[in-house]
Amino acid sequence: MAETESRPELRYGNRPTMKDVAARAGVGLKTVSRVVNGEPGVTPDTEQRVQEAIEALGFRRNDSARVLRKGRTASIGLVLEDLADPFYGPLNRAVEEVARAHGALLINGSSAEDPAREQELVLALCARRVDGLIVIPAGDDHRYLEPEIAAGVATVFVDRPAGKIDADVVLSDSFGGAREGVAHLIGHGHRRIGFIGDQPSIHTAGERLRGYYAAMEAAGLPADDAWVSLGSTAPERVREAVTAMLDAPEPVTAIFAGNNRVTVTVVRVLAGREHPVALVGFDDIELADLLRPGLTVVAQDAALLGRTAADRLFRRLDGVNDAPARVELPTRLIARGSGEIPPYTR
Amino acid sequence: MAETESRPELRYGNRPTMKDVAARAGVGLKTVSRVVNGEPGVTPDTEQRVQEAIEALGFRRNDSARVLRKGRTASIGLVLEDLADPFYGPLNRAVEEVARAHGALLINGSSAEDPAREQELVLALCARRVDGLIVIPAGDDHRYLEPEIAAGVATVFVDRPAGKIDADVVLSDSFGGAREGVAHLIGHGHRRIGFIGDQPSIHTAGERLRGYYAAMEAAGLPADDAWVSLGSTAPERVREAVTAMLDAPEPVTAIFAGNNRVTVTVVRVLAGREHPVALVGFDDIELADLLRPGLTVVAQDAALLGRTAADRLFRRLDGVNDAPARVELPTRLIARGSGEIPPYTR
DNA sequence: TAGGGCCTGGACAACGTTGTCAACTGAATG
DNA sequence: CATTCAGTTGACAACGTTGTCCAGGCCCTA
Repeated sequence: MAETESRPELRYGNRPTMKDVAARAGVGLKTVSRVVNGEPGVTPDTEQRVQEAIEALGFRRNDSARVLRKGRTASIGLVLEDLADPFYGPLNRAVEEVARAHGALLINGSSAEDPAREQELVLALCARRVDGLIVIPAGDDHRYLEPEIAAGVATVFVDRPAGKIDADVVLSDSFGGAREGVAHLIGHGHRRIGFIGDQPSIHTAGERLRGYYAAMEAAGLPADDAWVSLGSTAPERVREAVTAMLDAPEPVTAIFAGNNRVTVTVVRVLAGREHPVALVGFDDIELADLLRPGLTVVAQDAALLGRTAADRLFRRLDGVNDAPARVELPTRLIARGSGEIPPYTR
Repeated sequence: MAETESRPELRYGNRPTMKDVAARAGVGLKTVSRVVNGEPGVTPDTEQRVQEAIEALGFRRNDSARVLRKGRTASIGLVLEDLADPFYGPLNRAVEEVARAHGALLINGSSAEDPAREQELVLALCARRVDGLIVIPAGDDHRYLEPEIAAGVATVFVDRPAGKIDADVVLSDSFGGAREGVAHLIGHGHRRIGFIGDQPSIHTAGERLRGYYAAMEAAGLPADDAWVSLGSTAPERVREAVTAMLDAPEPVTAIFAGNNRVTVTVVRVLAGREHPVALVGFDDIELADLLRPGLTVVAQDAALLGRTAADRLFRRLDGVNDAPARVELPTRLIARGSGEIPPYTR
C-alpha cells in the first residue's frame, strides 16, 4: 500500500510506450508507429524485431494519445432514457452492431427522463469528443447542442424529435400506430375507449394521444375527458386511472395503453376484474402471446429504429452532408386476442 | 461539399482551445485552465473575463488531451453478453448508476458469447485506457488480461468467474439456486424431472446442472440421461428437447429450465400440451405473475449483481488493494403456481 | 562510375491539456 | 523606506502518439 501512496501520479503502472519499444528494438519511434499501424515501408526483418519488443514489453498503444493527435475518437455516444428498459435493449444492441461494423466503440448512459441529466451526459460525451451522438431526448430544447453540431459532432435523434434545433430524427409512427390501434378497437364494436398514456410533454405520448383522438373522431365518436388519463407511468397511478375508468357510471369497454410500462400495469389490473375489457397496447412485450387472452399490441421495431439511426449517423461521419431529415418507421398491429374482445354489456 | 474535401484533416471544425480563450480574454493559458477546472487563485474579475470568452467562443474542454495528461480517463468498460438481453438491462443500469456516482462514463459492448470478440472488445477498452473493466466473460481463458491488470486496470468479473487468472468475481449462487428449484419440484411429488440448460461450457450452466444433480441425489432419485438436455438456447432446440422428454415412454412430469431464454420457450411448448407439466425456471421474467399458471422461478438480482461488481471496482480504483475475492449472491425462489403443479399421472 | 530514383528509417513538431515553478503585484510589517 | 509575504499570473515542459520531411543506402541505368 505504500506503493500506491508513494507515487500519486502513477496511474497505469508505467506502461511501456512506443519509445520504450523503439529503444528495445533498436529502431526509431516512428518505425514502431508504422508497425503498430500496419503502415508500409518497414522491412520484414525490422518489423519482426519490433513485434518481438512489443510482445516482450506487453505494449499496447495508448489510444488517448492517438485520439488527441488524430482528432477522431472512433467512438459514438448513445443517450437513452433507461438502460434497463427492455424496449431499449434491442435498440442499444442494434446501434452497437453498426458501431462495431464501423470500428467504433459505444459509450452510453441513461437520462432517466431528466432533461438536465440528458444535457449533462451529452456534453460530457462531447467533451470526450465522441465522433457522433445518438440521443433519445428527454428534454424539449436542444439548442445547447448547436455549437457542438456546428463543430462537427454528427447527431441523430431517435424515438422523439429534437427540440428547437434542426437535426436528423428517426421515429416510429406513433400517431398512425395509435390511430390504427384505437380504430381496431372501434372496429370490434367499442364506443367508449379509454386512453392511458405517459406525460403528454413527451413527444411520443402526445402523438399517440393525437392518434387516439383522430381515430375516435374519424368514427364519429365522442372522446370523453374522463376516458383520457395522462401522467406518470408509475404502477399506482395507472392502476388508479384504470380503476376509475372502469368504475365510472358509464365505464369504458376497452383501453388503449400508451406504452409498454402502462400496458403491463393495465394487464395486471384487468386480470383482477370481473368483466372482460378489451386492451391494445403500444409496444410489444415479451410473452405477450402467452397471456390469456394474448395481448394485442401496436409494435414498433426498436432494433430497426436503432439501426436506422446509427446508419444515418455513420453516413454523416463518412462525409455525406445532406439536410437533416425525419424518418418515420411504420408500426405493426399484432392481434392476439385482447384487442378483439367485444364490448361487455351488463 | 467542397468544404469537407478541401481539408481532409479537419475533424472538429477547429474547435476553440484554451489558447484561443486565453487570447480572447487577454490572459495566460494556465489561467484559463484554472478557471475551467475551478482551481483557486483567480480573481473574480479575471475569472469573469475568462468565462465570457468561453461563452463567446463556445469552448468546451477537450477531455482527450486531459486524459492524456492526467492518465485517468474517468471511464469504465462493461462487456456483457448481449445488450439486448433483458436480464442484463438492470445490471447495465446498476453499473451505470455507480459509475455516474463516481463521475465516470460507461463504455459497453456485447461479446455475443464469442471469446474472440470478448477479447477484442476488452483489449480495445484497455487501449482506450479505461480505468476499470467489468466483464461478463464469454471465454474461459483470461490470461490475455494479465499485463493489463498488472498495469493497473481494475477488473471485476460478473455472473461467471474468470478463467485461469485470479480476479474479483461476483456471482449468483447458481448451484444453490438450481438445487433449491429442483428440490422444490421434488417437494411437490415429482420424481422424473427434466433439466434443460445452456451449453455446459458456460460456468453458470454447469453450476445449475450440478445443482440439479445434487437435488436429485439428495432425494435419492435417479437422474436419467434422457432427462437432461444441454446445448444452445435456440427455440427450436429447446422445443425439440422438451417434446422428446414429454413424449418418452416414461415422460418427465416436471421441468427445470436453466435460464430465462430457455424458460420462455418451455412455457410456449407447455402451453400447447394437453397434460399439465410443472415448471421452475432460473431467472425471473417480466409478467411471470400474469401467466396461467404463474411462473415459479429462481430469481437472481441482476441489479444487485451489477451494483456489487461496480462497487468493488471503484473500491479498487480508490486504492483499496486487497486480494481478489469471490462474492456469491443468494437467489430467491418465487412460487407462483407452475412449480407447484403435482405430477400428472395418466 | 556517376547520377537518378526508390526504399527504409528517424528526427522533429504538433495535438490540447495540466503540473511546476518562477515572476510579478500590492499590501503589510519592521 | 526596505523587506517580506500572500495572492495572482503566465512561461514552459510533458503526456504518447502521428504527420512531415529529410537522410542515407541500395539498385538500376547510361
